[in-house]
Amino acid sequence: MKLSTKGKYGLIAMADLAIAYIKNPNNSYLVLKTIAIKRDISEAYLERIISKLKKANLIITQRGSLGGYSLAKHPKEIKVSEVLYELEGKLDVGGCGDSNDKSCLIKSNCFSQIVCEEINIKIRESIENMTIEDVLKSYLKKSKE
Amino acid sequence: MKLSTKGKYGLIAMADLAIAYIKNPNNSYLVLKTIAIKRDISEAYLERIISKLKKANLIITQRGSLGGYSLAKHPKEIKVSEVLYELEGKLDVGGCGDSNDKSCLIKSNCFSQIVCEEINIKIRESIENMTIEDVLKSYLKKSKE
DNA sequence: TGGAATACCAACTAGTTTAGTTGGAAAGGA
DNA sequence: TCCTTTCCAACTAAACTAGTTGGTATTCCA
Repeated sequence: MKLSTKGKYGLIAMADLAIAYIKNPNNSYLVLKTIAIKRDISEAYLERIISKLKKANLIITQRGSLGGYSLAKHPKEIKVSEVLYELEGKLDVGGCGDSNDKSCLIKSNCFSQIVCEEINIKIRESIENMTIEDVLKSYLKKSKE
Repeated sequence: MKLSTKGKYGLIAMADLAIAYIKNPNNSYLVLKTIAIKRDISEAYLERIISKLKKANLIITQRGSLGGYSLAKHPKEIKVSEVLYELEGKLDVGGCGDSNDKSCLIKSNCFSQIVCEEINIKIRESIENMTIEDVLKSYLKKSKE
């Protein structure tokens, strides 16, 4: 039930990209290595994570020297749920109603399903109403303290 | 991030035990095999799951023939969080503050930590305010429809 | 008192997922 | 042409999941 490193590293990378974006929206390309070293994350692994976010059109890239990664839009236009969905899949506790869940034969009315639905609603509530900008503000505020 | 079968089967077993308990609080022992067959769950696996709930004092048992499992207290006194905690561990998305999380060196102020905390609060909110009786009521209501 | 029924328990296992690593190809600037 | 960067696919060790196997300990009942 834990958030995997994929989701975690993805969020951290988005934060660094968001800081660069706000500083200079027109030219905010960051080199992967910079983020990887700063955050002590395996560069190769982070690259695989960030490429997923590119496919989801949350990030744009430039190749070659002077290349790098940048947010595709303003941090306030990127929901945390979008980032996590791409990296973790649907962020919920699942449930018997899932089409790919063959483990439960009860389907239509399962006790655990009722519990799952309740939890899933709460999770969705929180991450769909949270943008990268929102989290960044808390983050920067905390950093100052 | 999905609820594993452990948590799911555990909740389902608790539901069956709760139904028996409400019917006759004094003698509500259910044989494991009955639940396993009814819910189409491996008996041996379910036994391992249910034994964890016994250790957590949510269930009492009687050995020998005429033996079985019963809730240790009224369903309204058992929180969903207690059941899931025993089977899934702390039900949250984790976070860098976790003492057993060595993957994040940032610790004190991590971007992803802020997101995790927000989600964790919501999850806790839902399962700590939900008793087995509450869920059972929804379950039985749905069954009638 | 012996057997059937039940709970209890630990060791094993196949398959999946996680968290990466390795090794290179393609693109672009100097 | 060389260096820097993104891009991409195949591989891997370790952990976790979802069980299975094979037994032991209790208790009831005929």
